[in-house]
Amino acid sequence: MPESHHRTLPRSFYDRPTLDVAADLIGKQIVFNRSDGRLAARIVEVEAYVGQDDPACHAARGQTKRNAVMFGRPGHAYIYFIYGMHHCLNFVTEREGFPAAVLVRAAEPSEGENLMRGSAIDKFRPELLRGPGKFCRAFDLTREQNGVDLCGGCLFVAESPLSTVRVGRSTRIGIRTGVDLLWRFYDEESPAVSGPNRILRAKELQ
DNA sequence: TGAATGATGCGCT
DNA sequence: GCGCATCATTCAT
Repeated sequence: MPESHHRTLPRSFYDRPTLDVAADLIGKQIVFNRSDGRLAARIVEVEAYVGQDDPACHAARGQTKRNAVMFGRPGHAYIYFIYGMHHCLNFVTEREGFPAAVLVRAAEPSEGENLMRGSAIDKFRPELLRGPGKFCRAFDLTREQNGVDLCGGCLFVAESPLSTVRVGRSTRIGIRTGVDLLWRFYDEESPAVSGPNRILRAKELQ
């Protein structure tokens, strides 16, 4: 894949309203340069968590040791451990002091699939990176990467080659508060999307 | 020091 | 649709 596809997006991309960042992330490449090779995937589903007025945001009840990264500068990775077995990757957005982030929920493998945990080389599996926990597991992202800079390090987001994307919106998944907000964004054409849209498409195809 | 809980995924029904 | 694995974090004693 050409070098241009791996040009790191600047911090100014993240230093904007979180809903704008979330929508713009659909179709972009997430790249992780590891010592054993490069992993890349096309982001197809994200959710926005915006500030202390968003009841579903981890920062809703103030700053703690866990969510401190969200209060810092934009363009950093916020990775937390949940349900005793899963990690979730977020991109910190907006100005320093305003806690907000975008959760990466699903992606399509585009490079280094053979290095992704749980992958099979011989067949395309849209479920490999479907779901925030599965994505982190496949990329082997853990709290070791919590707080890393997305602008200049080995983990970053880059433009995709052809990025005409139909972006759909829906309510967020797996939360009990803030359920009415349409803060989930996804690629309407992607088979790798999780949740309601995947179910809807399955019905359409019948 | 302890109990509740969760931005999930999987298998079973 | 439901139960559950499994544990860091948080908040209440």
